[in-house]
Amino acid sequence: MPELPEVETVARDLAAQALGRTLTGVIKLDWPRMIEGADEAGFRAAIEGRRIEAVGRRAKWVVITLSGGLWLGVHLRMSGSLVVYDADAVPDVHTHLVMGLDDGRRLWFRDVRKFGRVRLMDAKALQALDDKHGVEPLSEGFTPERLGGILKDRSTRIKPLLLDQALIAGLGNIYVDEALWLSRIHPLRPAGTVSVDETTRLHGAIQEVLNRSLTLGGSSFRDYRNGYGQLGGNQVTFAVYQRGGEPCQACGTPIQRLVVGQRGTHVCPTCQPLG
DNA sequence: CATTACCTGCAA
DNA sequence: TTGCAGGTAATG
Repeated sequence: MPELPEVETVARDLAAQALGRTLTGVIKLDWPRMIEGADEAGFRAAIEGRRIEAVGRRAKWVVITLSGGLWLGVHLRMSGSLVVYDADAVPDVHTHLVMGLDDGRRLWFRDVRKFGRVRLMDAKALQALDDKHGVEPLSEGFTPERLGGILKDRSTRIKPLLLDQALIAGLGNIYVDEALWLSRIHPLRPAGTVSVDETTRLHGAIQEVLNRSLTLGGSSFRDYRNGYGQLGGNQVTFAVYQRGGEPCQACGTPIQRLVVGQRGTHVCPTCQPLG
C-alpha cells in the first residue's frame, strides 16, 4: 500500500473528519480475520461508545487513540483504504469493516486483497508496535549521520535495507526506487560501500520524495484513496517507478526493470552505476 | 538470504 | 493463462 505519505495523508484526513466523534459500533464486519488483539465479539464490544481523541501515524500504521486507554491500529498493506462516508453510501463487497460515528457518518475499511489489519491495542501493545519500528524519516532524529550509522558496515544491498521497517519506518517500494534514483545510487550496492557524500544525498532524497508526495496527497498507483475517498496526485512525478523502458528524465537512457529482494525495481543504469 | 503464504483483480 | 501488484510474517 500505501507507504508513509499515503498513510500520513489518511491519518490527517481522518483527524479532520472524525476527531471528537464517538464510535457508535460496528455496522458491518464480514472478514473477522483482519481483526487482531480481540475476537469479533470482543472487538465489537470494545469500540462501542469510545471517543476518537487523536489520529496519528507510526511507520505505515494509522493509529487512532480512543477514550479510556485503547488504540486502534490500522495497516492498509497493499490495497486497503480508510474513508469517512455519509450514512447513505452503500459499501461494496470489498468493504469489510464499517463503524458508525455519532454524527451519522461512517468509517469504512475497504481492502480488495484482504491483507490489511485492524489491531485493537492497550498501552502495552501500542508500545510494542512503536518499539519494533525504526526512525521516522521525516523526524528530527533522522539525520545524515543517523542514516550513515544504519548503513555502516552492512553488506546487505541498500534497497532491501531501506525497506526494513525496523531500521527506517515508512519507506516502501515506490519511494525507495525514487530516492535511490534521485541520489544516483544503485539498489544493489552493498550498504556499507555507500560514501559519506552519497549518504548525504540519499538522506536528502528520501525526505524530498516523501515531502513531495505528502504535498500532492500521496501516490495512487492503483488502489490508494485518501480519507475522503479521493485519488492522490503524486504518481505523475515518478521518475523511475513503473517506468521501465521509458527514457531517464536526467540522461535519456531507458529505465531498466530488475528484481531485487523479490521486488520489482526500477533504475537508470547510467545515473545509478553499480560498478 | 530466499521462498512461501496471505488474497483478488487486471493487463499482457 | 500467466505474471504482476504499493507489505509483512513465517519458514527453510
